[in-house]
Amino acid sequence: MQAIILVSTAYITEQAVTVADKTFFQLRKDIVEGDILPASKLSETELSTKYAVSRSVIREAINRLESCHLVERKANVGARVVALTPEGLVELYQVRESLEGMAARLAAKNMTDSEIADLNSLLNSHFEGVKAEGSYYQEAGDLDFHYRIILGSKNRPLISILIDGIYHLVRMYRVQLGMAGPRVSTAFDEHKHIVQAISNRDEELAEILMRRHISYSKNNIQTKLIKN
Amino acid sequence: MQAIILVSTAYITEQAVTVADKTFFQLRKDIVEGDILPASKLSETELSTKYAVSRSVIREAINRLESCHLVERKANVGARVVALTPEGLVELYQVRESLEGMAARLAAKNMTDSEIADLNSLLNSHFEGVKAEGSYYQEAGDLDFHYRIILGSKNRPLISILIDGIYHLVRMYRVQLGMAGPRVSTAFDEHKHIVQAISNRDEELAEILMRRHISYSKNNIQTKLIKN
DNA sequence: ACCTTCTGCTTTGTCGACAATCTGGCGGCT
DNA sequence: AGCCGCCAGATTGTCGACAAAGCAGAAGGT
Repeated sequence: MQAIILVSTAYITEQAVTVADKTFFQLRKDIVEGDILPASKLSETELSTKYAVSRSVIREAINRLESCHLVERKANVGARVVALTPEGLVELYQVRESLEGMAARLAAKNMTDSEIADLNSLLNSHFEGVKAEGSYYQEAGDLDFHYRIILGSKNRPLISILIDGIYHLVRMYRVQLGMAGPRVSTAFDEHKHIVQAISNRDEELAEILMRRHISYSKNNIQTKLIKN
Repeated sequence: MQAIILVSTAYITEQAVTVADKTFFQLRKDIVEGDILPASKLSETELSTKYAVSRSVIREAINRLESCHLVERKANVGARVVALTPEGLVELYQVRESLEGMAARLAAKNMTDSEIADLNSLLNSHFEGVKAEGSYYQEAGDLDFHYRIILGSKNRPLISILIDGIYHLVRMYRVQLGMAGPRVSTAFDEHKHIVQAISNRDEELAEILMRRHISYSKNNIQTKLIKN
């Protein structure tokens, strides 16, 4: 199988079949990318006119957003976009460290050789990007990398928790804090070493390196938040 | 604060304010406890007559069950209770091992002295139960123990993943496989050592012991499943 | 002047009806 | 005979209307 290199994360096909699906994806996008401000109220009637759908599908979308922890809802009162706290972000990264470390370990065990080859190709294309544009390596590339390793774990509960639950939250936090694309070259090196460990089927090292990689990110965010 | 000892897990008050809440809790209970069989179809109209509520609230309840991974839904087709596979259970226990290990570590760090005192009291009451009834220590006590440590981690994303997401699934698996209350005395000893580590604020040991504790459970389940 | 209570309005929760889609079986065609 | 397409039945998806709960402001009492 020829390696398919994609920079965007669009190949993770969450296909929307119903109107509620589409509305959910749209709303999630608008929240994650900051078009709907954090801590703002989500009025059902308002949104139903805005997105031109009935209140039922808005309600369903909001319920799903609540399951992702992107909004909080109080009965008989309404839903608000989650507010961003530094403590919350640290807590989230603690969980990420544990789970993605595990994902890396399992990926080293369970990924097929061709999947690993694809991962290497992805990394090479990132390298080309870094070399060419200098400050490439924003969001998409980083996320693609983590995505693949998570999927490579082949552990469905783990994949679900990380992709459905944590991932979009992290993305929202990044956008809100304007943390897109720091630590460019160091992060790239870290990725390289992780992939190498996975290629060598060194489960223990893969986990350690991934944990460290995320821990660095966490520290980076913490110092940046303290500065503000 | 005097230690309050409860054997049931009912003190985790998920209070249902709306009809949809009550229906969700009821449905979840019926699924987890096996009154609704695994892999059976959840017909919206049928359930709406059975529980005497409208289809809307059934739909909402099913959506929430899907978020807990207790049911799987296909668009335009319907929802089914998740089917039980040994592999799925092992995957779930892998995640539990990682997350509850982390919870134990954080609990050793973040629980207050009085919370730890309560935990010790709980353990003593369990000991009394084991001594008195011999084969006490089913479900409730074990789960109370894990609950407290999870909550003691004080990490909200972690608590949410374990309590809302994984816990009920594990319970369902246990019921379906008839795994209630094996490993009585050994598990009790393991609990004792975990609490001791937490009391000593030994984060690393608490994590190791908790991971081992869950790993034992996993192995126990695996051998039992292979025998069948 | 301040607090309490009532009232009216807005928003969410629940419901039943209608529209769209899938399932399964029958009939026809190759 | 086997396969494909079509039709009927049932189920899910979507909608707008009604009911119930919360919130803000005005009115009245202390």
